[in-house]
Amino acid sequence: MKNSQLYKGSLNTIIMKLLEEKGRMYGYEITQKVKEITKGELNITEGALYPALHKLEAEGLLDVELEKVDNRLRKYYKLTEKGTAETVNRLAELEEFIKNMQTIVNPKLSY
Amino acid sequence: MKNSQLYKGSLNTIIMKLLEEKGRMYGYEITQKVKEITKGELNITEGALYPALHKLEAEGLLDVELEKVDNRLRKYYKLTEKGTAETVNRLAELEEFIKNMQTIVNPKLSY
DNA sequence: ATTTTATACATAAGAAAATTATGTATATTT
DNA sequence: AAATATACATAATTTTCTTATGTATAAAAT
Repeated sequence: MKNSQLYKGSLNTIIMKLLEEKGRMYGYEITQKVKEITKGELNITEGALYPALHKLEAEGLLDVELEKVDNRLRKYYKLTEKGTAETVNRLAELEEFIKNMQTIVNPKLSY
Repeated sequence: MKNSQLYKGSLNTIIMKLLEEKGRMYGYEITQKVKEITKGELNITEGALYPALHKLEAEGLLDVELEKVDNRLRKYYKLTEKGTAETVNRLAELEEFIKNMQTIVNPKLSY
């Protein structure tokens, strides 16, 4: 992904959270959704996204379904059972991370 | 640093924010401060910290002062003028990042 | 007294995750 | 007809980190 390097390491969690919400999504759809959510601030690059999806699939966290829409190929991804369980952990980690980073930016609020 | 790879990319910002607050700190002190702030959750490894400090120094964002305390060497770092200016940008980016990640975790709150 | 832990720095090898640059192909808009 | 959008993919390189080592002094524990 692009912009601030802060996003480094958060791509997998973002993908899994979106899939948890939407049920199933294809790669390009994910990039557009994230762009929309972040008001254009976060642009996931293809070189980051596709290898990440392949890896999550290889780890058994995602399943794939091929579909042809308007004569164009789409690969729809969804969470496996294992993936759904793992998403719970990842989101808990993300919330802790956010809390910690907030404490660092604004230490006064944490007394 | 350790634990969740979510912290990847945030080390520089953490260092700069702590220095902005404290005025000056040495490496080991930074690791202890972060451990304290995050209640032991985030342990910055030496292999990440020292190269990061050297790089920030090389970029002209930090200045160094050597000091010997209790017969042990300390390298005190502080922000340069350029570093202070850059810290403003980094913190703005961090706040945007946190907001965006919160929107992703909890999209309902952002309507 | 000796070993372990804490303090304080450093770097090298390797892994992980991204960027950048390409490539293919179809559909839509200008 | 050309440019932009949709939709996938991968290879080379870079960035950032982990893991493993190394040096050295001070304090605490056995």
